[in-house]
Amino acid sequence: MLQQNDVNGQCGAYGNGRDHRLLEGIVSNLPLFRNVSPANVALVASQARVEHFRRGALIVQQGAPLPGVIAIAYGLAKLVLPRRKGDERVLRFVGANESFGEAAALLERPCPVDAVALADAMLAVIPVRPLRQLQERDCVFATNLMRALAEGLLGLIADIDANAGRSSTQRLAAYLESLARPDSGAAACAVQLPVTKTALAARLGITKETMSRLLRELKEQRLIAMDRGSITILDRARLAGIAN
Amino acid sequence: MLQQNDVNGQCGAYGNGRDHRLLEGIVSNLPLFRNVSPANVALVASQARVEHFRRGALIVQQGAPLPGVIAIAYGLAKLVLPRRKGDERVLRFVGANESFGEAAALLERPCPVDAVALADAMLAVIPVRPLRQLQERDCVFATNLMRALAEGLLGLIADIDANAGRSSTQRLAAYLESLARPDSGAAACAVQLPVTKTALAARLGITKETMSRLLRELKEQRLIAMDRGSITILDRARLAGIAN
DNA sequence: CGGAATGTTGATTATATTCAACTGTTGTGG
DNA sequence: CCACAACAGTTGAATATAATCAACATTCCG
Repeated sequence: MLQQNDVNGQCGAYGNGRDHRLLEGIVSNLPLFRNVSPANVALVASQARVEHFRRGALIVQQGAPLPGVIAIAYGLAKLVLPRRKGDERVLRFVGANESFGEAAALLERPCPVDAVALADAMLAVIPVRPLRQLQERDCVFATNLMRALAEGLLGLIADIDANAGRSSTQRLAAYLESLARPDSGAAACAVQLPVTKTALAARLGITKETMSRLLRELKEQRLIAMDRGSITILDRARLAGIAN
Repeated sequence: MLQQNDVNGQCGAYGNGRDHRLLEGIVSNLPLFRNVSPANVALVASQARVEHFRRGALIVQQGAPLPGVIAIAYGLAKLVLPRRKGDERVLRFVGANESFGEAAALLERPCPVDAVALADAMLAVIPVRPLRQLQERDCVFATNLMRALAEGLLGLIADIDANAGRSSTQRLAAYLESLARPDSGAAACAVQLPVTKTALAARLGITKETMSRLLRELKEQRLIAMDRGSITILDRARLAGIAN
């Protein structure tokens, strides 16, 4: 592979920036750096770099070394477990001001997932070394890091819980229900799917064909209405009932 | 519930010990406390307590508060996601000198799983407070804790990877293959199932009926031989081939 | 020994996948 | 700006996979 396009090689197509202000802004907005002193943020940011990826581009490949924690400034990415025949399972969507790769980077293990840009994205690569050092010096940061890892772990367990032993209809209903504004009572409520139906299907562990059929069923039962990527939840209570 | 039998209530049936030597021994053998000074181990151990559980007993219930990290001194436990109708999905088996509950305890979140003793077991309950304090003072411990969380996270991802898009035959073959001694080449190799076939089925996300049929198939293909809980791998290469 | 837990087997069925063909949408370069 | 290619979504028919139900055999423990 002559031309490196992922996060391990410098991709020259875009500026591989060292804009300090920019990097400080990105880093300081991460949950990981909440309440960390500006000086420490600046120190870490000074060793980070910016990268740009076009929609569809591979950010990291499963099994490749992870140069550091990846933080998304804008855009959207998916973390996927590739299966054979182009099939894939989406573990998580990562959006602006979120980061991924903490566990693998800190343990210096190969990246367990493919990361793919779902839209043009800008992200920061924060090398492990300064993170390790900061973790040893700054108790606040160390705690943030622990929280992030622990929350990731509980999140994955919740995910497995949601998938195991529930039918695909239940998973879909649960997902749609979770999209509704928490405040909106049982009333009708329009929601936007954050990604394509195909990507959502992969997230829910079903094929796009099955997803299409299930949505049609829900529509026929007057539980939802559909118009492109915009879905209106008509009967939240009954939807939650199906989700079980 | 009058009589508390889980880790949140003192179960009087057994001695609720404060044997300092015992607790120090248990704690110091945990990966979490590797290279932590004896003084710090003693400090933490002094605030822990010992509990005994009979085979089949519920150690913690899903949704219940977790008083601290649970460390197993001897015996075996399973962490399960209960499904309706007595059905369940096993996330992990936890044996002697292993611990669980770090993430939920540190974040003070309800326990995401049921923990059930698979054999008579002795365990230590290590309250969160001293762990937090030690994490702030002792950099070695903080790092151990991070490692444990990060490894747990990567382990779960590997687990999802192994389950997603692989047939149950492949999962079973992969599991059996993983039981074989790493050193034993392609030679036949007798292995012991660490738990009952039913529990193993729940671990692999299949029913005990399916498990029985799959094992029979493997037997008929001369890939394995069976005698009680003892299984002999006859053709490791071909088994690995099936696991794909 | 007796009873509970564990494991086996067959018949039937639910659930979602696969394959294939087709429609609609979007973004790009001529 | 339009044509066209690539992508996203829909639909139907046939199929695979493992679950469920039910009955029975075996093993383990007290």
